[in-house]
Amino acid sequence: MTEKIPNLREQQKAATRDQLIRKGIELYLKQGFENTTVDQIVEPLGIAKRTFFRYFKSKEEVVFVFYEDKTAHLVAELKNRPKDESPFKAVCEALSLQLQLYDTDPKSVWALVRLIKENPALVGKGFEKRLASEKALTEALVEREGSNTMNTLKAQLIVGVASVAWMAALDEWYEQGGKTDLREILEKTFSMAGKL
Amino acid sequence: MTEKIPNLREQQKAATRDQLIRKGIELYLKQGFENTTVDQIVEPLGIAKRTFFRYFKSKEEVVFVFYEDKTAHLVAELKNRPKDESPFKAVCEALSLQLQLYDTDPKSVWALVRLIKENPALVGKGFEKRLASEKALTEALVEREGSNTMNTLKAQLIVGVASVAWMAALDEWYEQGGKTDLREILEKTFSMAGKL
DNA sequence: AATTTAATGTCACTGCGTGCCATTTATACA
DNA sequence: TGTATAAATGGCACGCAGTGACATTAAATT
Repeated sequence: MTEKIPNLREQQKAATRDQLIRKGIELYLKQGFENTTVDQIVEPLGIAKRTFFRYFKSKEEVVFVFYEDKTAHLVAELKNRPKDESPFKAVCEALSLQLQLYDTDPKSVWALVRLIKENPALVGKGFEKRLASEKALTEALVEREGSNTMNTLKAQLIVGVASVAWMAALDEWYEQGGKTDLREILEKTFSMAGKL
Repeated sequence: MTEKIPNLREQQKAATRDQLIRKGIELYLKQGFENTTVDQIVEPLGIAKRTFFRYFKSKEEVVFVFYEDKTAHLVAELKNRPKDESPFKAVCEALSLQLQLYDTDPKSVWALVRLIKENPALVGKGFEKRLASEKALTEALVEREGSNTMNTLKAQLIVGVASVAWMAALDEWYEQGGKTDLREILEKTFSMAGKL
């Protein structure tokens, strides 16, 4: 019998990765990020510490797996927006894709935001990710509009402003305890940012 | 004779601190941030590693001592701007205070920017600092305008946009090799950000 | 000069992250 | 089906960042 499953290996990898993420975030949330060691994550799973670091570049990385390579997705979305849409609007719409996790599981998003906000190390890492995304979006925006009408500086500004609006909205939503509608806040914030 | 200098202690502290900063940045620039250990900074100065960490919370911290608690200064400046100035303008003017180091030593600024850009860990730390500054400025702006006309969300947006403009300008200047006038670029960028 | 107080040094320790090599396990191939 | 190949894992040793605790030294106070 023993079926010939073509991607057994990939499945197993996905599974261990998943285990590590779950246990990691579980412990981070339960006992705090700083108070959690990699050994504590790895030991109950019977996985070697060395293996952990083959899946994640750092202890922080685990927290940002969701956020993770949404970037390519965002860029694709930006390029597919209607051409007559204003650059700012297009970027805002692209950024709205990040609401996906929120739509399926807002409570987790709130918990993650809390976790990040409480740990400077995570804040820093988050910004690194954000910066990478912004850079990619900036390039994509220049390409979309043509380098005649859109230079890098201008594109950087537009993307930056949209990104700031996104963060501000998330912050507002978080402060309200996550009880309100993030989508609504986000739209309001984008619109405010458009007319300063 | 042996003059009674009241603050000998403080002077000595300032001196060691200075030594650590100089040697640290010297090595970071010469051989790279990652390739430099705290021992390498400390050993030629005859200072204990333990002492280094009494002056700086981390290896990264050394790079941001210039940037350092300019925040209080920025807040003060913001509050002292003429009341009839637009909120955005006032924040921009306050942020311009950060040009002080640039005015006296633009080459060092360029080198530091380069150092930071080349090290994700430093990028992250830089953002942490920036975030703290933004938070303080946001509060100050609300206070300045009165919480009737200016809520936190709006203030956060204004400060964020100004901050993004600042970073974009610095980036532009850096990419041009630091040969151009940062002040000029900054003003242009602020003005662009004002009318998106 | 004696005492108090603050800074530094020393040492040991935890924990992250990596290089290296042996071992296991999946896949490809005969 | 058994065997070779390649990929993932485990285990170990190591370097380095950062901290707690305590002894030592040097400056300030009286």
